[in-house]
Order: sequence, then C-alpha cells, then structure tokens
Amino acid sequence: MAIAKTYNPSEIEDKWYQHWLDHKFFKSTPDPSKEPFTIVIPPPNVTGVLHMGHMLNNTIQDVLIRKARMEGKEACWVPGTDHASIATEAKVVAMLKERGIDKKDLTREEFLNYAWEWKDKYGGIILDQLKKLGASADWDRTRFTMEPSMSEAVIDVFIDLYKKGHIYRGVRMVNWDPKGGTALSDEEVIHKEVNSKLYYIEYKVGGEDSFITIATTRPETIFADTAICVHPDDDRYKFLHNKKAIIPLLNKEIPVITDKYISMEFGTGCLKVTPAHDINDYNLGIKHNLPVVDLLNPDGTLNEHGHQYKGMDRFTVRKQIVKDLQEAGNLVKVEDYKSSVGYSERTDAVIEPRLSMQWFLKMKEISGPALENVMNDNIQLYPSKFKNMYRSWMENVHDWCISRQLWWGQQIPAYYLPNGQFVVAKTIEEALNLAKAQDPSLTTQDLRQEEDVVDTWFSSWLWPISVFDGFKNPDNADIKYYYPTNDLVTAPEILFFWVARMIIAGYEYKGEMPFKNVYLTGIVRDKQGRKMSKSLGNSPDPLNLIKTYGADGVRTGMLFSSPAGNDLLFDEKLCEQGRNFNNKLWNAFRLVDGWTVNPALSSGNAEKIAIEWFEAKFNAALTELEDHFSKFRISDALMTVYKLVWDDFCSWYLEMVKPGFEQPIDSNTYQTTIKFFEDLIKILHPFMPFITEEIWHELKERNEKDCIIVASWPEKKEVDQAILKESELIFELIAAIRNTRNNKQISPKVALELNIVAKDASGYKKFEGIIKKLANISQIGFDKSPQDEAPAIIIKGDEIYIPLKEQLNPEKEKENLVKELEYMKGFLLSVEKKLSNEKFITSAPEKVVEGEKQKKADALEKIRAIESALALL
RNA sequence: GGGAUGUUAGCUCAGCUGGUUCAGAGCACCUGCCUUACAAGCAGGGGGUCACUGGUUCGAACCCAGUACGUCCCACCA
Repeated sequence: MAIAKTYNPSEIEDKWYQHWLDHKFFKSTPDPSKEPFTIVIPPPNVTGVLHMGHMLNNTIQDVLIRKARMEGKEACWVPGTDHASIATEAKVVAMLKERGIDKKDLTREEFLNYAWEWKDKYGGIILDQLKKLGASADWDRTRFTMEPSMSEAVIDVFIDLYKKGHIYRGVRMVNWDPKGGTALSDEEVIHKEVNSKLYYIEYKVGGEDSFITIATTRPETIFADTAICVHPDDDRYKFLHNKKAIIPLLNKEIPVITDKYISMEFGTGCLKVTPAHDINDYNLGIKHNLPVVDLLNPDGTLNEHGHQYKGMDRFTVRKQIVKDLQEAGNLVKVEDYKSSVGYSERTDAVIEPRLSMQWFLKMKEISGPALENVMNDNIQLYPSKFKNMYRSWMENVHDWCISRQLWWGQQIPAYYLPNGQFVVAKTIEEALNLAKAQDPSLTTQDLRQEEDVVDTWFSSWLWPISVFDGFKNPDNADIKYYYPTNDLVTAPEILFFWVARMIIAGYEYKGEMPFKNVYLTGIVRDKQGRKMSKSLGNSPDPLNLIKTYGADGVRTGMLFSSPAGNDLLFDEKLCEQGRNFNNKLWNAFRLVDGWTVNPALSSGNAEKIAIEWFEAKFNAALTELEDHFSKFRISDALMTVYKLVWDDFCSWYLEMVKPGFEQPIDSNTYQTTIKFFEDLIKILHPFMPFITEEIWHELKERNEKDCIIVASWPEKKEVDQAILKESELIFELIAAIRNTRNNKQISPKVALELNIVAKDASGYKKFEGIIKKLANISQIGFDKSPQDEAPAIIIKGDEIYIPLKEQLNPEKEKENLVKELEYMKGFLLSVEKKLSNEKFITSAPEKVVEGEKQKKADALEKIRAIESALALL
C-alpha cells in the first residue's frame, strides 16, 4: 500500500501513546544500577484547563525526561495537581450558587463534601490533556496536594515549625482580598499602575472659621480618619498645631498631629490618617497612639462606621461620597493621578490593607541555606540573570502570612481553649493533653480548632519531598533514590511563590537541595506581545492546535523560538513550521522506504564519500546538540537537529546517495542510510515523540517492545573535521554551478560539462561523483585547457569553467569578473594595511597574524585566478 | 524611588575570553521550477552604520562612560 504523501498524525499519536502506556515505558521504580533522573511537575491547579503556558512548560519537561530515558537513566517524571485553595473554593462557590446554594448556609463539612465532589468530577482534566501532548509522566505516581498523606505532611510541618518557634500568630496589617474573603501573602498581590484621582477635601478647623485641605485617593475612608497630620516645620500649618479638625459629613472632631514622615511637597502637605486602612497610617497611628476605626466589612462593603453608607461597596461609596462632599462644599478639586494599586493574583480584586489576626512564618530564620546554595551555584538557575532577583528577595524576605480564611485546604492544627489561649497539635486528643496542663478539667468539647486553612503554597513548597512520601516515611526507597531531583521547569512568575520556598523546605527538611537545575521558561504571549488571557481571547486552544498540526508539530512549534527566560511570542505559523518539518521527515522516510536493494551492487565512489561525510556531519551535530542541552538551550538544540535533518540529511546526503528513478540501491548504502535514519530519529525523539516512534517501526520489523522511546541515545564519536572542511568547497562549487544555471536560465535537466583548473584538484576528484550527481554534470575535465568565453567560477584560487554550446554574452561575464576582482583587490589592500602595521604585528597574538597572512595569500591566489579567467575573454 | 536586564536583517533571536565561524540562524521576502520523497516542496538570491555619542585598543557588535528607548523584579508619599 502506498504511504500517504503527507504525514497524518492523529491516529498515529493515539496508537503510540497507548502502546507506551501498555508497555509501562513511563513507569519508574528505583533501580540502583541506573542513575536516577527525576523531574517533579509544577502541579497545575485542579481547576486548570490546559493553556499555552502549560504546553511550553510540559513540552520542555518531556523533552528532558525522554532524553534522559534514552541515555539509560532511570527517568521519573512525577505528575500531579495542586488543590489551589482560593481558585477552587471560588469555583465551588460559583457552582453552588448555580444550584441555588449559598456557602453561608453550609457547614464546613457540607461544603467540603461539595468541593471534593467537584474535584473528583472536574479536577485533573488537565492531566488528561497533557497526555495528548505526549507527556511521558509516570501516571501511577500522580499526586494531589490535598490527598490525605500530603495533607498530613503539611500538618506535621506546621507543628514542627511552630515547635521550633518559627510560626506565630498575631494581629497585623495584611493584604485582604475582599472577593476571596481571605488574607493573602505579599507575593499574591500584583501591583498595577492605574489612572486614579486625587481628591482635595476641605476639613473645617475646630472652633475656628478656617479650613484645611487634604489630598487623598480614598475619600471613602474619611469616616475612619482618626487624625490629620502635617509636617512640624511646615509654616503653612503651624497655626493648626494642637487644634482639632472636623471630618466633613460626619462632623467628628479629630486631632491635628505633626510628624516628619509627612512630605510637604506632596498634595497639600496635609495627610488624613486612617490607621485601619493604610499601612503607613497604621504605623503613624501606633506612634501617636491613635484609635483605629475600621469601617470595612470583610467583603469590602462599609460597616456601621460608614453610617449613611453602611452596606454599600467601597467603590460605590467613593463615587457617592465625592458627590456628597461636593454638595456640602467640601470638595476643593479633583486631579488625575497615577497610582499603583494592589490586586489579588487569584481573584483580581483590589486588595484592602486590613488589620487582622493571622498566622505567620518567620522566613529569615529558615532561609539561610536556600540563599547560599543558589548564590554559590549548587542550585543553578537558567538563565542565571534570575540569581539577582532571587537574592534580593531572599535578603529582604519578610514573614509569610500563611493563614487563609477559607475551607478548601489544610485546616490549621491549632486548638483554642476557653480562656483564649491555644495549643498546636496534630489531633484534638493531643491538643487536649497539652491543654490540660493549663486546666485539667478540660474536655475535647471545650476545644475549638482554628477555622483557617494554610496557604496553598504551604503545601506545594513540600512537593519535591512529599510526592515521594519523604515526610511520612523519610527512609523509603523512593525518596532515597529520587531525591534530590534533577531539573525543575517552571515560570519565573512563581520564583518566590514556589521555587524559593521549595528550596527553603528542601534544606529545612532534607538538609539538601530539592533540585539541581531550575529552568525558567518565558511567558507565552501573542505575536503582538500581549500576555495570553481569557478576557483578551488571544489564546488558542492547545487541543485544537494539536488536532490541526499534530502534537509533534505543536511541540516543535513551541520550542522553535523559546530560549530560556525569554518570552515566547506565539504565532500559529510556528506550529505550521513544526508540521512542515514533520512532513519533511515523513517524506524522507517515504523515499528511503521505496528503495529496492540489489545485493549484487556495490557502493560507488559517490556513495562512499557521502557516507563518510554524513557520518562526520552527524557527529559534529551531536556534539553541538549535547552542548546546547548542557546549557538548557532547548530551542537551539532543536534547531541543530532541524538543520541536520532538513539541510544535511535531506538536501545533501539523500540527494547524494539516491539512486536514479526505479533503480535499485546497493546493500551497504541502504543499510547505512537506515542506520543514519535511526540515529536521526533518535535525537529527534525527545522533541517529536510520535512520528519518530512510527518511523522507527516502519523502517524495520521490530518486536513491540523494541521502541524508540527506550532506544539508546547515539554515542558521540570522533568528528572527521577534514572531510567537513573539504566538503565546504565542494558545496560552494555545486551552489555556484546551480546559480550559474539560474542566471543563464539553463534547466537543471540539461547536463553540463566542467573544466577545473586547480593547483590541487584532489578534493574535486574525491567528490567527483557527488559533483556530477548534484549539479548534473556529465563530464569533468581536469587537464584540458579552458575554453574561451566560458562562464567561470572562481573558488579560492581555482578556476572552474562551464563550456556552453551557445555562447552567452561575454561582456557580461567580463563585467562580473571585473567586479569580483575589484572587491578582492580592496580586500587585499585592507589586509596588507593591517599587516604593515608594526603595532599589530607585535601586539596581536601569533595565531591572528598568521590568519591575516593566510588571508593575504588566499586573496592573491584568487586575484591571480580571476585575472587568468579574464585573460581568456 | 531601588535593582536587574535588554536594544544585532521585515519578525524572533544566536554571536562564548575583543581578532578566521564576524556580521550569523530560523521565519518572512524576491526570482525560477508541478525535477521520478516532499508545492506543507526544490534550487538560487537580496536584506543589517550591530540604538545613539564619546572613550580605551594595533583592532570593538563585544570592554568603559554617558544618552535615548524598552522590559522585568522589588519598594509604595497620601
């Protein structure tokens, strides 16, 4: 049956993925005779759907893991998902709402039942999608950050850190997400520059007929003002010292205080102090012993301190109060103003600084080794520019707010006593024991567990250890074998969220790094450079792309232009290029597959040289490939193979050895070509797993276990540099002949003759068969004197003539040669100038001087050849 | 405000210790080809004052200083 002219990926992909699964090629168990190679997946959110970022990220991981597997390492890629407390809880709340259920009406237990139900139904879709991409993860090891044993690890770690004195509880000003209804860590707040307004508001001075004007971006909080502050040295406001100001609309008296914190230049130099709603005001409040009036509810609406605005949302109030102030005559003016506003990374709500009781982890005390081991490159970041960022974060690391006012997550193992004290323990029974030290009469009924859960990242920071059950069973075979893992592939956005914290946890709990290398990918953007997002609708559906271009096409497309740390400007054209490459490979296979072998035939000279040459080329490329991989230059690695396949193998090698139409091929050339093909698809396999597996099995009869996924990576051999060097000249000649054909509009079908006049013609003789074949030359003369008026090609110092039957414009030939001659003379001049420079001769290294001398000799030789050719015209 | 980093062909990027890999690659573009694996292709070709200014050097895309523009991270004077 004829093989399809174009490669058709869809059924082939499903077939081989199932085959790999059936034969458990992804499965890994500790094997002391092999070197482990481990990657833990950055667990996508259970709520997640595959997007382009995942595609890039997981393709890279799969490339690394497949290569390691072929290199004979025990490759283990651990997949899993993250419970993502805020995101998932929001989804579940939304789902309940649709069913007419309000979270408020549910108990914690009821809610969690719904949440698990949701998770079982929708969670982990993303892992199935990754299979379409070809991800060779050990699915039997799939973990979930909230499965019982992982949660247990989280609780144990919490207790341990508490016992070590690193965790404390206290009232602090935290980042409050009114939409999520929870506190957030600093890392979960994204600051954006926004256009806002600066409102100038007049406060009456108590007992006087004068006014002071303050400037604020948040007029809705004026009822929570507890002071007005001016700079003590500000002459404009000295009359205010020790006076009172009256909050407009509320008519409440507040003191005027002075503090050098105030900048006289900004706004009016008068600040309204709102300790409950701004971190700086809060600090000022503490210093001046001001009362704190909190006028916001957790959901961002105003509470009873908002009086007439009670129950209204903070932003509605802002608009309304501005109107009311204007009517009351207290609004002086409004200015446009750019300010930076914090948004919740998860819910995109504007963050509210809010005073609340939270749990914190003291980071400074446990982060020492994590900083040190990245700075000294024990752990390497790719690209290394991220080291600086890492350092500055680590050096200024602040306490981590780890409590979240949510239900979906690990509940904090703290138990409150009736007296308000608390104990930290794994179970209520243990808690009771501890509590009894304070009051022996207590029972479990008297204890109340902390409602809050821990931050999601407080579980994912344990991931590289907990996926191998390293907490529950620290001496188990898996953790001992696989830890520390090798490479982590993730986005720079979560360098602090996750990577840094995993490193901290790694040293704290294993005394060792969690991974050796961190490859930080870029962000996938559209071709205009915009971040891909749902709201912009500029993100293609990866599964559709796979359908259109094939998984291999999409994988290579993604990798074509994504150096580590660089954003990827995604364009579907890249996938098309990937698909075209697949097709190219497919057709190369079709060609080879169609050959018939005649055992009686022996290899000709051209074939022998072709084999020698490609062997050298392959080994050179392999060396380059390894170098790229060692530096995590994945797209360069791909490009190396791409060019090797397309240019060197298809355009040169196959053309050199391909027999004439319906002619048989000799056995040796055939066998060697198959061997080359196998080596090529081996080094392609990590990038394009499916098509290479298909061709692997089509090239030869193989048993079902003999798969390329577990084939051995080609061995690096000595590169024959000499033949590569020689071939350059030959290729140059062939291109020049083809160019001459093009210029003179001579069809490639018309065979030409060649006369080569060279000092040393051995190279041309060696490649004679190849020249004839690739340039369609019927005969090459070496000794004949050149014919008059033949078009000449000058390569180095060699004159090559193409005698043509009907002569073509000798004037034109002359013109071209003169042009070339002039260029060479100019070039010679510059080289001679350099060589006659005394300082150059004395201070440049000998190698460079030698090089220049060689240049001069070559130029002279070439000039001579051109002149000789010119003389004939 | 602090820090990092970048600016090389129309686009995306390589270019390592300053010099024979020095101005490159892929894509795009132009010309000619349905040549017996492939038009998702073949052959050939044209594109760059290496952001700008100055300096160091025999020699600078590369080192130094400054300027302009961009990106990222951190901090947040209302």
